[in-house]
Amino acid sequence: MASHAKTAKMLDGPDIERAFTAVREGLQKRNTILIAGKCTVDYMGRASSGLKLGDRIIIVKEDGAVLVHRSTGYEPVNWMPGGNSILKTRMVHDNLELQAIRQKPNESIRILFEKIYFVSIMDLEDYAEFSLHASEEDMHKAILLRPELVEKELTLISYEKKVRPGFVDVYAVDKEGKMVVIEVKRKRATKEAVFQLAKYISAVKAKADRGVRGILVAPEIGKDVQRTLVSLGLEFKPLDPKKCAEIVRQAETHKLADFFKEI
Amino acid sequence: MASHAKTAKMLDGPDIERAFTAVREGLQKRNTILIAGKCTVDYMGRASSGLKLGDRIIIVKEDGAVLVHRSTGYEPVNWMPGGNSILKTRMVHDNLELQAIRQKPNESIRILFEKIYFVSIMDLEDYAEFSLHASEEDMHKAILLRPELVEKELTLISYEKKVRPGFVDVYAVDKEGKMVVIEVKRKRATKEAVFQLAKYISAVKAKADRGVRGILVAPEIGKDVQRTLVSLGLEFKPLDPKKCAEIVRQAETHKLADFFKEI
DNA sequence: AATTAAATTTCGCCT
DNA sequence: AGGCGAAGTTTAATT
Repeated sequence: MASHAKTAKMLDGPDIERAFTAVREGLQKRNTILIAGKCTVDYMGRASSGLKLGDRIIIVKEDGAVLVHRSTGYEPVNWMPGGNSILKTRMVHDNLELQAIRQKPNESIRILFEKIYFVSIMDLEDYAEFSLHASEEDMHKAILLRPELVEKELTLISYEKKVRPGFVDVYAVDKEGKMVVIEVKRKRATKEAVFQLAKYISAVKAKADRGVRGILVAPEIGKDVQRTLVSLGLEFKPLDPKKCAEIVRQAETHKLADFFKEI
Repeated sequence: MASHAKTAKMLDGPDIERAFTAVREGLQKRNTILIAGKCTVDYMGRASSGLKLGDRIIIVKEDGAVLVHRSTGYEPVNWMPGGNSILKTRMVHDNLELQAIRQKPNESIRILFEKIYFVSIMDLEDYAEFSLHASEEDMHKAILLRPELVEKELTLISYEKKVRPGFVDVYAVDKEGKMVVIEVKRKRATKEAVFQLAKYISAVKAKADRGVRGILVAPEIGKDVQRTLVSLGLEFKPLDPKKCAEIVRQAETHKLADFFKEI
């Protein structure tokens, strides 16, 4: 228990009463709580579920999020999202009960421990920023920076982050003066994306019928989907998200360099 | 450490070398591993991400799933789904590195611990079944059991768990002999659901044009969405998932009763 | 507050 | 193995 500053309390194989005291204190302090133990879990709310006795890991976070994890899988078997939850603990006969409730949506989760293997109450210090690259937005940016990634001699007209449902990403004009509508996907193009583009193209044509081309930009496309795309008179242009991320990163570096040059 | 059978090893405030030995052993035994410590996390694959130094909780599960949790939120900040991952640990200078790799999709996550608050290596015993009620499947079942939940004098024709794209949930015939196509949603009906149904209906009409009705079944529907629905000549029927769950449960109880009667 | 689309979605089912 | 759709999806953005 004396071993490190971040852990306020750490109980290895506590009797259930001692665990209860620690958990209650942890909830009060809004600390992060980690519990391993033999428990049942019941959920009532948007749906309802039951889970009989077994060994699980429970995480209670500072924002009131509660996660119940089994020994396999990415997803928690039961949970309560954080933000608006009320947490309670109490002894029920010889068991430790942990309950989380929220309204909107109205739901509750109840964990009943028969045995507790350990409890850890922690004050996690974590102010680091999380940065994610190669998103769909990066692909947009890269195309705006270098339209030739899609096609040579393409002139961009406008770029809309979000146009009403069946949205379109980029407008442009090709070297023959034809209007070009570009839709970008960061993953393998799906049939949904094709229909989305097709729907929009036909809407545009209905308004002002000149030659309007539709280009779907994505890292790849399935054979079936490509057939559909072609049959609808649309085009596909492969583009690697990572390459886009690199271009954007490079551009940002240059921008920074320019900024310093100006000073 | 002697406190309970399920925990093979539990280290409170270990030096990093001792933690390394324990983690390596845990990986070898395919046990569930819990680590709290100060670390950086980097991910490369479908996207790429970086997370600077901070306190986090890491879970490594028996199936190779790896979760990195910060002090708030439902979602892990970084992760690797289980099933096909390869896990490695080693010392890098004075830090403990934990790496998870998989192909398809090709991705890797790398966690580098500068400090470890505790490590727990566990053999979780959990054979309990998880039961969930009031899912969309329960709604399907309930409608099959009692078609009148949707409409009186409705005769079911077929039920396909999954029909190819533009799928439909239930086919039926109404009292006037008209064909009825039913789509079920367990949450408030969205515009997407309406379009899905509309698309399918028009496809059916194109094939065999008799009067074909389309009914969207869901707990509720927004005013806007309802207008769209009506303008497309479709219908809405409210149905509560929980009520469906009850009906299904009741039916299963009866079945069980019949079973015992026969004996 | 409600709606909409994205997610390193995951997961399960079915072809 | 790939495709499709649900999920107690969660989350962020936009209306």
